[in-house]
Amino acid sequence: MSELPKAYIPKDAEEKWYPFWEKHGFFHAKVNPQKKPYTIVIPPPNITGILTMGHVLNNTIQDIFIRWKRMQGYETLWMPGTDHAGIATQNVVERELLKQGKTRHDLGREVFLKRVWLWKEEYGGTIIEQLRKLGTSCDWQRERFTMDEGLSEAVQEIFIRLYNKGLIYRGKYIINWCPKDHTAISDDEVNFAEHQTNLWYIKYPIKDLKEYAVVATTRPETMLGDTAIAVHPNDKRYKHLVGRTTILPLANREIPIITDEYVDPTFGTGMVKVTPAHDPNDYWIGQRHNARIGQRHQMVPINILDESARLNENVPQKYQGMDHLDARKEVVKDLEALGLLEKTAPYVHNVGRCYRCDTIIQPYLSDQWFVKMKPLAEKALKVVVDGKIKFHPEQWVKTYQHWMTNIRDWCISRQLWWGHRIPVWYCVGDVACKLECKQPLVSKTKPEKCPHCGSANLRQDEDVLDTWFSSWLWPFSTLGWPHDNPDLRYFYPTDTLVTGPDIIFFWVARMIMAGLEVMGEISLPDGSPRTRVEDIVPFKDVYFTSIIRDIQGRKMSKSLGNSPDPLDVMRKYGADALRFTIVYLAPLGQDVLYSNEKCEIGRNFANKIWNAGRFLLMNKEQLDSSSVMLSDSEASEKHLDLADRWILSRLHSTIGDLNEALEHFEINQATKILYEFVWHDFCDWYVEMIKGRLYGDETTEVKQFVLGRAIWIFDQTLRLLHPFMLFVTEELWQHIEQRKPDDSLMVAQFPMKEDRCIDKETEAEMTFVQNTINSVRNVRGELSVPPSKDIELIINFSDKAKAETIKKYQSYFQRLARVTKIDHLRDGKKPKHAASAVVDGGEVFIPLEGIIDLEAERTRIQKEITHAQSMLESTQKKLANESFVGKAPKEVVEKEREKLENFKTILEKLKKNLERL
RNA sequence: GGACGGUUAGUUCAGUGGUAGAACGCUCGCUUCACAUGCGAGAGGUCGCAGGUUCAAGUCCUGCACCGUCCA
Repeated sequence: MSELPKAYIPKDAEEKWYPFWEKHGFFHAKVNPQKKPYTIVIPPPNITGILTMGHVLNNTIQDIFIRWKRMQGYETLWMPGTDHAGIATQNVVERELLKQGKTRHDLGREVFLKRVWLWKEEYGGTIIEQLRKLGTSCDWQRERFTMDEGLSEAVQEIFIRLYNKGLIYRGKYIINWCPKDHTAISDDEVNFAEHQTNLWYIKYPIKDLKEYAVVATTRPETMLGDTAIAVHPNDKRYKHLVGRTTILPLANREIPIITDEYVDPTFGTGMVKVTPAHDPNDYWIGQRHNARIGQRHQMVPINILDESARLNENVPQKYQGMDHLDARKEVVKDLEALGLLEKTAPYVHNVGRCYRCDTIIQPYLSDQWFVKMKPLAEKALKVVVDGKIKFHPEQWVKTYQHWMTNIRDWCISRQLWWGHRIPVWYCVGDVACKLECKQPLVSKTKPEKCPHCGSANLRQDEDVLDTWFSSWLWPFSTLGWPHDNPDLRYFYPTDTLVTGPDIIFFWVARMIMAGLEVMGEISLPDGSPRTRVEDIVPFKDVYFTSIIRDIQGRKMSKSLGNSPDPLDVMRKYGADALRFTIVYLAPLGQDVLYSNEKCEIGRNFANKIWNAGRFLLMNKEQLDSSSVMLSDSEASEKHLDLADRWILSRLHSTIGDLNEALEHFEINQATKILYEFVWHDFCDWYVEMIKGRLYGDETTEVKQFVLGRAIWIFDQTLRLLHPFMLFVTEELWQHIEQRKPDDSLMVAQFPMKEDRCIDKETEAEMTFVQNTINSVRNVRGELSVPPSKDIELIINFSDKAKAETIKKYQSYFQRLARVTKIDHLRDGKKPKHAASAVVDGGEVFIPLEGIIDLEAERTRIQKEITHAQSMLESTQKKLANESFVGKAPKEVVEKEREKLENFKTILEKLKKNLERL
């Protein structure tokens, strides 16, 4: 027993218990009609990812919920898995190829995809391995991947269903196009950098007027694709021009002057050119224009560039074939010659470049697939507004609401190879093609022939689907959907989703839409139909985690080098320490300012728990009590002392508070409740107080009993701590008592609050004892009484019960304040050369003949007088206020009167004690 | 520009209209028989600014300033 090292060594426990738990199948969940299910699906990390502090926080929170519910007797499933991360993964493999001087085109689609799969098998599990180090109790037997066969089928199924319902369509969309790589790239692959250029002011002649519309632009060549000029609807300067027509110079086309809210009246002239095919904002202006009722002319975007950013056949012949930058110079020159260039002003603006080849990215209009969001969003908004799904913190409901009411259709196609290929075929056609052959053929497998012309010459859509198009199915595709099965019926809907607020739209909102769309048709476990919305939504609660920043409040980023490696941190401080610290630092809805040194909080706490256990074990050995574990009733009924009754009361309050905090998703609060109870109640007071009985004159039997109860309390405490500090608690739990070989703390029962143990009288009595001891300690500290010096007390309480309490618990004073003797004050004769303290209506004298520093004691009392005086005055002032006495509730006034009396007594005593010195 | 947060001790944060709290840090004293990753004591706050409601405002309302996040 005493072989426990003096300090906790995390590594030993971590390496021992994780395999133990897994071997015993404690992580695995099975359909169990006797139990209620509790389910969490992991936000699947990217296979290219490595563990970050964000993952640590997120997964620790999930593990806390899962372990807590598991110990409470739920059938808990934590579904793990990874995400194929289309762009990121494809890039990683392409970069590898590039080292050999190859591109994916050199390999061809099929060979390239084999390469990616090989890469996935080799490296795709890294982050999962890292998660295990954190102690996560996921059901690894069920681990899924978004490109698994089953999940791929789910993707095809939903695509086909939505297409057949008219909710998926093909249309135009502005994407980021790299003219060198000939591919679309996502927004986060575009590097923006400031660039010195010009703002050219171009004059557009207005038809039938001798006026010009002047617009400022950084890309003059795009004027050849202009389809309108826009002003802000409230801009009075241009009111008279709205509805007029201008002649587009060089191209000599007529384009209208329209209004749009987007236009910033303070930028340039307040008039902007609209080029829908080459600017995302302009594209939306065009869309809004077309959507407005009563528009005589629909605005059709004009594409003026080819795939290599050269001007195409839609511009005057002279510019055709020119690179866009050459065309820019030419256009400017020509405008100048025509007198249509008003001025040129230097200007700094952001230019987007390809992250890979640094080519300037072109906003480019192309054919893409979309999901029509409005019908889906309406339902998904309602379930959140109605509280069928609750957000924590609640404030995110507003953000959600805002987005869901202003939602745009979702572009789901990506010009990549790695991903779920779009299940659509086109008839390439033979001679006999009909008009209908242009319609896409939507099918899970390749159709044999075109249903219209009979041609077998079919070509699959080249694009793949957005990665989110598979992850929005995650809560049910991982359970086997679209196939009905017992797991899906039992574990769906999941209970809690833990994720970052940054993906509330990408992921959370879409999962809600998808769940509502398809899960109504799956029966409940008893076979009855799933009719209640609560049973159809993918989860009941969404916990939005904090963002982890560095100590200066900056976001963690690779380039700043300020993101610590959690594995290093775990090696240095331990997994428990990291988990506890990060949760302790992360209040709901607030960013976390993290630095490695802060893990000392968790490390020290783990060490404190460790040493409390060590203390108990050392005593157990001393008392030669091989098994002293008490029954629950023995522990709470026999040989009860004040400290025992108090710690039992505190334990049960703590159980209640902890459960309540977790039920309300206040995890951070939960860590504080545990820290307070373990450190301050259990260690600082309870353990110190039982030492008197353990080392005193009690019989061995009683001593064993006292220790047995302490161990019982500690056992309960370890259970409370376990979801947070899994390794250190299991290690200690296995030590403090002989356990069966397959028994584990992680499946022990979570303590339940028993109101009969909560004893307010005992807590009040204890508080009085603590206050009195604190007062004595304060005197000792302030007057520099050496810690080793024994002292005596002379007490004076008008309340006899209080005086009795102090006498009764003399041993506590002995141990906690080195008080060897306690006497009542006789004949009202206060001792000379004594320090004094006023506490709870009485006073305590400490004779310090010879060593008392009178000056220090006067200063100390004077300080207390000042404080009491100011309290007294503010109370007096209140009571002198007629409107307070008249209008405030009676209880408040009464309380104030009591306070006044109390302060008067204290002040009086303090003053007399000061005089006496 | 719009939406949503935040502003309380040196720092990070709790705080439910009625005597401003915690953790860490800091200062002083302790190698006391679990723990110096510890024990005991102490110092430190006109609660961002200006109004308002109220007997009473850190707390409720309005405006402003500054910081942050998301959207454009």
